[in-house]
Amino acid sequence: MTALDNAALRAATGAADGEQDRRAEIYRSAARIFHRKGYHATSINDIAAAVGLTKAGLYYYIKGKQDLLFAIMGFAMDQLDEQVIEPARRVQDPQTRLETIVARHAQLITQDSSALTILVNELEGLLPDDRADIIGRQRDYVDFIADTLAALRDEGKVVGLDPTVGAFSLVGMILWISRWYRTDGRLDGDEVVAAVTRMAISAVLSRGDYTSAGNPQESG
Amino acid sequence: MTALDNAALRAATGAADGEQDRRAEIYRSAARIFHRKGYHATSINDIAAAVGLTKAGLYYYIKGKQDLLFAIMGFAMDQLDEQVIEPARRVQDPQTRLETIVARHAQLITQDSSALTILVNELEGLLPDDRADIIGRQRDYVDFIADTLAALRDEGKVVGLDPTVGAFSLVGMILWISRWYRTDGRLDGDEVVAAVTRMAISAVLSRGDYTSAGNPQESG
DNA sequence: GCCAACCTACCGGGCGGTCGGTAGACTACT
DNA sequence: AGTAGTCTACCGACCGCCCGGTAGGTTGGC
Repeated sequence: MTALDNAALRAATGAADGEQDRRAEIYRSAARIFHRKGYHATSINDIAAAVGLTKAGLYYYIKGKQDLLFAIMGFAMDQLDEQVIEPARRVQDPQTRLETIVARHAQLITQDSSALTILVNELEGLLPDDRADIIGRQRDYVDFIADTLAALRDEGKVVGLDPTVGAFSLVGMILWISRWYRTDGRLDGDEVVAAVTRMAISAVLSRGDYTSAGNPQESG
Repeated sequence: MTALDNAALRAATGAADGEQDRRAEIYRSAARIFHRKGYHATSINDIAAAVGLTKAGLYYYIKGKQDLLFAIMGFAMDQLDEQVIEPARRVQDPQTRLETIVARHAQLITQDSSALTILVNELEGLLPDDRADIIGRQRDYVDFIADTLAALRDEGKVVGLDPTVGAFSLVGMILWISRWYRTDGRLDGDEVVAAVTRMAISAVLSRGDYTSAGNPQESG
């Protein structure tokens, strides 16, 4: 749950030691509250109160509400790059790569969905330039999945499925986890990740060709 | 695109004829703007301007912003009941029933996603009682899908898939359509509906048992 | 003359954000 | 050792703005 520490580290440009902790706490709290109430319904006062500051005190650490949102989304996107895309890129076999993508993305969400959920739900809260930046990175991600599906099609494992539609559909399935998964629920995170990964692979592979291509979890 | 006319009909309790059109236009516009900008980011003035009224003029037709939101969500839920759940309930065969659910729900979204998307994205904008109402109806829907998956499991067509996880995952896949489908895109609505339905069925059915159980579109 | 269908003008309040301060830790110089 | 200066980490008070909502008209068709 120290997921946003890096975001604060990136955001602070050459500040003292203790400041890092405080700033990280602010970003984490903001992400949690944005996630729960939504960006527009969250006031700067809400965030300030959550970290035990006044509004004016909070502004010592942040530039503004929109920068806060953009920083959180940027961090979430970095997380996706580092924990999902980069590891998957190193996997050659398309099916194993797809399993890696789905499992790792799902795993991120079951671990801490705040930033990743804000990333997809609060795009309209950003300034146009920032939004273009984030949307571009999201499109790259979908393209990456679509390319993987196209590779599976070239192998004959996927038949008659539009790679783009397939990619979007898988992403939707994964993102939706954050809406129904509860840490204290009937299934634990690993079980949910496994179930969703199995469904995702089954959704795209054509009948009669499926054999598990290994456990993509082992590389994390 | 006259999808919200009924909402206005339900909302207006014994008013004159012409008022219906105006009220319907207001609900439709509000749904469109809520969908585009989000509930909290939309002001009453935005809606008033969109229908060519001042804010005070708008209040002649509506009770308040939150009632507007609840009415739109209630309409969306009614739509789901009438266009998806009820038709599917009349289908006996579980697999055909599942196909009916997915195809009809997807179809609703490709036709006009405003109300249905607001329904899932703006829950926190409601008053507690209203929210409880909507959430209850949504849970009923997921349970209905889960029951259908359980029936498929009893037939041996689904193996090793938790019905609840399966239901949520399918719902996520369907709802996400509203985020990427464009009316003027490469694929038309029917193609998208068909592709997603195929993926959904493929996602839940166990290998080697799938045969298309008919075209669920023909009953609508 | 009446009523549906609006409008102008306004209200209290909360918003994001800023300003001028200041307590206290730390440093520098005598 | 004492003290003046400096900087970090805040706070109280305030700003202008816009919000949802309302009071009290006005107008045009019946």
